[in-house]
Amino acid sequence: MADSAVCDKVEKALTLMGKRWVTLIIYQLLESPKRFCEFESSIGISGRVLSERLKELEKEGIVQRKVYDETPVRVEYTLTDKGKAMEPVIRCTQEWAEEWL
Amino acid sequence: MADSAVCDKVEKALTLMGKRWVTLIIYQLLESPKRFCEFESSIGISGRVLSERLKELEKEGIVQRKVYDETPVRVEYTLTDKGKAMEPVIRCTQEWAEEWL
DNA sequence: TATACTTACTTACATAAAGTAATTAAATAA
DNA sequence: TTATTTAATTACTTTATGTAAGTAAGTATA
Repeated sequence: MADSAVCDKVEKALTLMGKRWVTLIIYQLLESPKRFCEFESSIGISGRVLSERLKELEKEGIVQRKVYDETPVRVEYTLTDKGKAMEPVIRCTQEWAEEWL
Repeated sequence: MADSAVCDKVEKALTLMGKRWVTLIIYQLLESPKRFCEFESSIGISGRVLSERLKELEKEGIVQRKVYDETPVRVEYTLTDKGKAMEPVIRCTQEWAEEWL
């Protein structure tokens, strides 16, 4: 594989994670599955953008959406294997933060 | 130190790295020092925002600006120790990208 | 039957961030 | 005196995000 292709992948990943709220959403999901309203209160993201981001992350295969047919309806978001594989990235960031901030 | 303080640091770090172009700028600087115009051509960032980001990163102590009094003037940007300490975050992202993208 | 309640969105509109392209400043060289 | 080069900065446009109200589905309550 050519270097440029490797770069393309890294750049795609860095661009994806560089989207506002993305790493914070994943960070929340590493702890446990979360409901829509839980993100709103815990990270302060607006419902409009949260809805947009969760759809993007679902499309990328990073997040999975599960609907529970209760009353009222409950929707939970979890990480896929691809999403869980991002844990080292978040942990490295955590270590950096604890040492340098 | 309380958990919430730990969380504050991670969240600050994730928010910082979640700003558009930030990780791509650091990724470029891990390879070698870069000039203003080199970022513009290599990652496609606009001059207006590049100028803004470099100032923010300088203020955060992640990037250092060096002026060389040549003709025409040459300005180089390098990573500080704090900036270099982000390398594991970028490498983890790189590994994830190579496995999952 | 009708009204209210709850969650998970969606929509219309306002504000903030980013892109574009022209301009400025400084130091020369032609 | 005019042109060249780099590193910005500025005015203006487009895109992204925030805000707050509204919708849909499925009950429970009056």
